[in-house]
Amino acid sequence: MNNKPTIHDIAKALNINSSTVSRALNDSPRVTLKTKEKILKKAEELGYKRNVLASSLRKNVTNTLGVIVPRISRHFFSSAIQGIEETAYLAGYNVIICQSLEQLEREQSIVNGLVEKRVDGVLISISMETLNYQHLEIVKNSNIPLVFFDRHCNEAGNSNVLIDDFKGGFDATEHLILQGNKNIVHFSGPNELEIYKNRLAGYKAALKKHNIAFNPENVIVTRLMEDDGFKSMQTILNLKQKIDAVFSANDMAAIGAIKCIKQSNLKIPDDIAIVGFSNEPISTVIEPSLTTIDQSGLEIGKTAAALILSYIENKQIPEKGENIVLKANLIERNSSKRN
Amino acid sequence: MNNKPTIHDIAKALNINSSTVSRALNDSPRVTLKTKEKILKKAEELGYKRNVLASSLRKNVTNTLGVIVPRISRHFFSSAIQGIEETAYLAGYNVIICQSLEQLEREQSIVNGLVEKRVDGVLISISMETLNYQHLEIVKNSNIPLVFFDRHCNEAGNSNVLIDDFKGGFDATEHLILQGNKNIVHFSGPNELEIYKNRLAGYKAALKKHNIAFNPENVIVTRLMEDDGFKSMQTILNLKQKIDAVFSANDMAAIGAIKCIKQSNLKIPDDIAIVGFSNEPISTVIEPSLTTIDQSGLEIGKTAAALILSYIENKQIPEKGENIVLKANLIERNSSKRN
DNA sequence: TATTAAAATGCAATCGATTGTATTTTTGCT
DNA sequence: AGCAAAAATACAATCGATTGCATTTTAATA
Repeated sequence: MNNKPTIHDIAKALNINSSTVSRALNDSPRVTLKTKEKILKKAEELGYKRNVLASSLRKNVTNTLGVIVPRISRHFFSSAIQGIEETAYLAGYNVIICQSLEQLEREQSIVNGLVEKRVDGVLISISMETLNYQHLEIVKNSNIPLVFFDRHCNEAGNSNVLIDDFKGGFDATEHLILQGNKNIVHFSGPNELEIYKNRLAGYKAALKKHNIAFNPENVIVTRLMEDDGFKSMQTILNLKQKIDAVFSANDMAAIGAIKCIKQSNLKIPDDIAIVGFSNEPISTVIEPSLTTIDQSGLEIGKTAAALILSYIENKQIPEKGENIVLKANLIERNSSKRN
Repeated sequence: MNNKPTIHDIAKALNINSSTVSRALNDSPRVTLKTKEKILKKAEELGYKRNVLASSLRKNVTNTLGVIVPRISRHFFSSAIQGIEETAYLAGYNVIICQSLEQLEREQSIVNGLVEKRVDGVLISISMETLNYQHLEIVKNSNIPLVFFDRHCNEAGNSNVLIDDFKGGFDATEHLILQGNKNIVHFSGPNELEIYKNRLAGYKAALKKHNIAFNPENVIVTRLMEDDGFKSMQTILNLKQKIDAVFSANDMAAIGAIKCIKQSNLKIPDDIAIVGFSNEPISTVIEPSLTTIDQSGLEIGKTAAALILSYIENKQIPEKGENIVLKANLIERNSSKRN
């Protein structure tokens, strides 16, 4: 009763060989149309469903991509996953989604599981704890294409799909400067992560261009949760030294900061201007609406999936790795515009 | 080079039989500790990774759940997926995520693919186009446990994990009534979907309890995107008849309505009060903050995963189906509170 | 040191589909 | 009709791990 029919059942019922059934179901030119029809009819009749496990085992191909993200429900990542899934679906691939929850240990175990499942490719956005990349070696050693998106690592030879974090950081900061701000604080994330390094570098470059001295004390490193933004802002407000703007390396922390500022009855952007990073949907809704850097998860996801699919289909992983850098555009909204 | 080592390679290297290797790797009591250690060492040395395909084929178990949602990036669904993944991970299962994009045809093809992949269970939140459930028969016929979450269907015998939509609709509406509103419009979704039917039923019941006549014209059916809410509100504002509140069956449409109202220079909640449904994170950020019904995707996801895992582990699908109804609590915020 | 029970390991079939090669059938031509 | 060439189908090995049963080895007892 639980036993699903196999090609052998179809073959037996029609008194032919299972290899012919297999070929018919795969629409091979080696089988007559008449026989194909007979087989298809019988397959339908028996409620036959191909056993993809057996097929994958034999063909050594699973038509499955493994995707590892820190946390599925984060809007940026769920958008990226959506993009990956859409692209994969159109190419006939499934995606196995796993979340590291920012824990290296989980990431390691997940990577292992995906290799054991023989996925055809792995797309990863690394956790905040991922400071060495040894656990990813096994993917490469297994000849499984590996593509980083957004949160990548600084090793040579990897393929990455990123947005232009440096330019994003630069534009955000320069925008604040052009609005007349001079003392700009930067909320940064764990500085082992390339994306935060690059956003910070952009921030510094913009200051330099406009002859503003870089003050290390103006960089506050946290995990950039909403709460972190709130607390960082509290700290700042308690300082004697006055600041006039914040460039936050993500939107959540920026929103925390906005909430804190509003609570203190200060005006945004008049007292403190804010720019975020990511253009999360929430940034259009908060008041004042948040100036931010647009970073389309959907786009990154689609691009990353297309890239890894090209490696898979060509059965060739480029030796040197490729970098695809998507544009990061400033979106000016009310949290930073002075009149 | 690409050829990964198998248990046979380990066996050959140690001059023992592959069955012993298999047993050792599965920590069977039938193998001596000494032999196990020898095997484990060699496995490590060769970089052996179990081929889960072969294992699954033989054992007829994949340790994989299929999950079908309309759209991954919708906050409610990504939270649900996060919950499913967390619970599945702890039980040693992977999840394959697929999105129907609200299209029946995709849903059908996805279901088929998951059966072919021999997933151990299917969790689904159906698309808005899903009016008949024939394509789900094959899951049941294959003896694969099937659990609906949130967007379920009204067939008997199914297992569902839901929140109490009726009570949610009732509480939302009664709350508006108790705030003094009499002419309350309801934004509803496609009325083939049970969740919207039930929210509507709750709305009606609350009106009845408070002796307010139900006016069919006060129910506006759309797909409840933000844009739909905006347009519905425009239509309403153009009517001669005045309304004083809206209960929207989701938050997105409520937010669209709020944006429209603000644009018309009317006051919320003084001129029009609004209540949404879902408690999306955005609802705390919009101004005024949105009164809504809390519906934790994370909770639903965890519960649904736990339910289906219990079916899988017990190798028994209950004949009659189970309904797990999670509480739906009203969260009062500023969009509805009159002073 | 036999003898036997118990423990450890080996053998071989199996899961279901695929595929290179061999065999049979059909077709076309004279 | 007879024969070669082409087309269709059959055979059997294979992918890698699992597992019931058989065999060998070890340990225990007399």
